[in-house]
Amino acid sequence: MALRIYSRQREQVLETVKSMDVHPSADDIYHRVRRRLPQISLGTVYRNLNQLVDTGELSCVQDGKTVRYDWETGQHQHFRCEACGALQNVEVSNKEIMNLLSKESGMIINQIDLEIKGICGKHSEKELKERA
Amino acid sequence: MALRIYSRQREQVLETVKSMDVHPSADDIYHRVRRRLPQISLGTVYRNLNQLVDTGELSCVQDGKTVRYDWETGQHQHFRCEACGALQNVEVSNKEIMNLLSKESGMIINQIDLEIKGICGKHSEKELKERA
DNA sequence: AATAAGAATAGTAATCATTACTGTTCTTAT
DNA sequence: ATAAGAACAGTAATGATTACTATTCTTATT
Repeated sequence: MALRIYSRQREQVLETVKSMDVHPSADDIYHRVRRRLPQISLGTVYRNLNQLVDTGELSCVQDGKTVRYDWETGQHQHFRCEACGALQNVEVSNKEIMNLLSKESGMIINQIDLEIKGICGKHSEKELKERA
Repeated sequence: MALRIYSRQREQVLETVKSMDVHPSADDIYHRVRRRLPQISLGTVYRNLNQLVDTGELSCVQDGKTVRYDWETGQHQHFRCEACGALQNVEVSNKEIMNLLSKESGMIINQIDLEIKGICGKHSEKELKERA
């Protein structure tokens, strides 16, 4: 709403997310930023994260009841490994997904959120043996 | 874990969800069940919902920070209308979605959660005019 | 450089969905 | 009829997030 002005806190929040590849939660980011700005408050982290998502500088994913953040803002979807818990990005074309939908007439699609759950390559060997 | 025994509360929770087509939240279900069992507690509703999902008698979807329940347990995905807020089921074949993925070797896919956001047919006329 | 409007902050309290706990009541196999 | 323990009601606790408030920063203007 109001015109945005500079703040060291927002800069650090953004830089921190950009330096992490693990889809950090607000709390993860808070603890990381505190190394540089020990007096920052959790509310400030949340306010800035929300703002950065609103302006498209960051993206986010719902993960259970917590939200995780991602510097990758292009079209992508997520894979969650149920063995190691990691959330990783996967590329899937939204157009191709749209083609699979039997759309009602007039339906407008704005966003596609896909989460695939399974076991990633690194952790699947045991699983595969058990199933064999 | 423990062997499950009958309870009127669980029966009503299940019946209530089966009678609703709106993907109710635990709280929605609680208020509805209270008409029949005025003394039921919210904790009981949650405990039974979790149990019914575990045994596959119900399914559930994360909707923002709340969980919504669904008597439809077969393979389906969700469409959320951003105009009316309704969450509706859509059929998409998991196999076809899997085919779109560029899988790493050894990756095992157990579950596919797809949420499409947009405007449903009933509410899209205004939108379409605005875009024209 | 001084200043003033209001954006952003730190710190704390409040909210919301959900789970945990506890003493009591039901269910069911014997 | 009874006893083991599953389920319950009611309440307290938790975790993620937002709201509130008095203070500090940023920035455009003098």
